[in-house]
Amino acid sequence: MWIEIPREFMMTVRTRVAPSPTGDPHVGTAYIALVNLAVARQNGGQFVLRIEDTDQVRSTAESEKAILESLRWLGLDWDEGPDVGGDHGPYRQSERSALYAAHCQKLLDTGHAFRCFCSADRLAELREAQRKAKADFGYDGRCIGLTPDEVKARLDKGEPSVVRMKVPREGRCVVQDAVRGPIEIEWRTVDMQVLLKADGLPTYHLANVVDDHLMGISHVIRGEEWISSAPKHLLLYEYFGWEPPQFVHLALLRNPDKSKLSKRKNPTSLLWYRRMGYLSEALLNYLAILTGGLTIPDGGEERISISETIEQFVLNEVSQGGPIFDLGKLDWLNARWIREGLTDEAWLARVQDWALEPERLKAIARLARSRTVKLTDLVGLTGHFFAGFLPLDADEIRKVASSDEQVLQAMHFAYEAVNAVSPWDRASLLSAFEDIARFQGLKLSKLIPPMFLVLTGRVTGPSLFDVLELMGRDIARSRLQMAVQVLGGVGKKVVKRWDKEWQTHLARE
RNA sequence: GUCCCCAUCGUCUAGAGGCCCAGGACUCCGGCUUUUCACGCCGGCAACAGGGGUUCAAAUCCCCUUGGGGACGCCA
Repeated sequence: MWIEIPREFMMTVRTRVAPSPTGDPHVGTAYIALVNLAVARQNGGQFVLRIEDTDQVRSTAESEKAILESLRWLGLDWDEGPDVGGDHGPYRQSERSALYAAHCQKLLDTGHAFRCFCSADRLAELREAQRKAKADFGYDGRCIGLTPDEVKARLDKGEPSVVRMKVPREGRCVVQDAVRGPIEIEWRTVDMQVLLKADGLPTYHLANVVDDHLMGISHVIRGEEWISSAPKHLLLYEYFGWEPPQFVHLALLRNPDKSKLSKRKNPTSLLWYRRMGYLSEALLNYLAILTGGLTIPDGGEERISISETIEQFVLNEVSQGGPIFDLGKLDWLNARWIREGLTDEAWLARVQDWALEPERLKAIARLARSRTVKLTDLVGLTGHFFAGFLPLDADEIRKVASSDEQVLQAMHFAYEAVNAVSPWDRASLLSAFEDIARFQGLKLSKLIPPMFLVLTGRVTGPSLFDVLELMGRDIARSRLQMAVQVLGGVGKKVVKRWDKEWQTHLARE
């Protein structure tokens, strides 16, 4: 007799987190990783880390390194990944290009995809026209009817092209979300997505589906921003003749104003949380609470370790409304972990790790040495390296600036610069601040005093740029943001005007 | 604009038709404890977005409205 065995008991549970190394390690990545890790572990499966670096322009090795280190700091250890290897490697998409090209060719051969020669300009115009006509957005299918001979001729001429997937124009797609249930989306609202870019590298959509299949991923647990492209992914599985994985879309973490978590409104970088002195246990604990997958009884303990989280987490219970990331509650949890979650020895070790990290301490001591008369001077000279937010007084800041408007504008542009500077080093920082001084028609030496004050809490000290390099982007960003706020803040209109002035300044140079 | 997701205190949530004039936690406010502060303990404020159904009975099920969010890239 034949007994049907439910699919989930037949196959190994394999989950993954697939960050893109294009910036600071994001707290949202940790959130998604945590859920994936919990699901894999509680089912005796594997958790995979894959680097999605198909965007050659924006991906950096620096970012990848920071992401790996941050996730490891949190204790979100993966079974397979670019640094630990595994049977389904390589785990960096930039090293898998041939695989995607071959799969894309299959789609071309079976008529599920087509070459498209439309220029970026034409597509921009098309979008503009569609916007004006209030029509659905999307590719209009111009190249879909090209004959094989035409395609070959244009390819031979060396015309740049991309590969797009064919998408039905009618009917509807049903995305089965394992916790939300079925989501129906009409095919006509789904764009004929580019699969292979002009540089020969795949887009997220292709790479993601090919990798998830080849890596045996059973559950794709990702952010809800992917719901609208899920039909494309489902269609690709169908085109390839593959069984799709279980999909789960998690609600996005929010700013206090309910928009998607962003660094301008709430700290998002894991490096910030670490530097600010949050314990990895507390941050992970808080993220676990935010998933909604832990049901804590009335008056029950909320301080929960990662192993308890893995044990108690229930995927079906995750909340579907996006939770606001509340630093206040994180603080409370962090304090409790510090007070109650560590032995005296462990606490000492944490303090040492955080404050006495040898390389950093060496650099700080070196920086302060020439201004140190007695060792006791070190506290005043370098204390800000161990502080979070500094107490700022608007009048004190204005005292060392040339005018109220000037100093506020300087803080604003310094904030922007600190966000953009790459690489984060003395030279780039210096040149960014020189730009601001030139823009304001000020000598750098006039710009620096208020900057120094808001960034270090003092008016004098070692070179601002040495200090900044060591301080790191995250703390600098927070302090500048605070400075702007303390000085009264800037409205959107003013920002717009300033940006315009900045642009004309650039053009003049 | 179009499509999709979501909706209980300010915030995170409990609640799977009667146990709910809605419980817990963070925050805030009182009080107690205390050589200060913090911790701790005790207490308090505070929510079912609105309107229609279904039902003997709805925070819970259905529909509409409203509100919030996301997506609409040769970014992920």
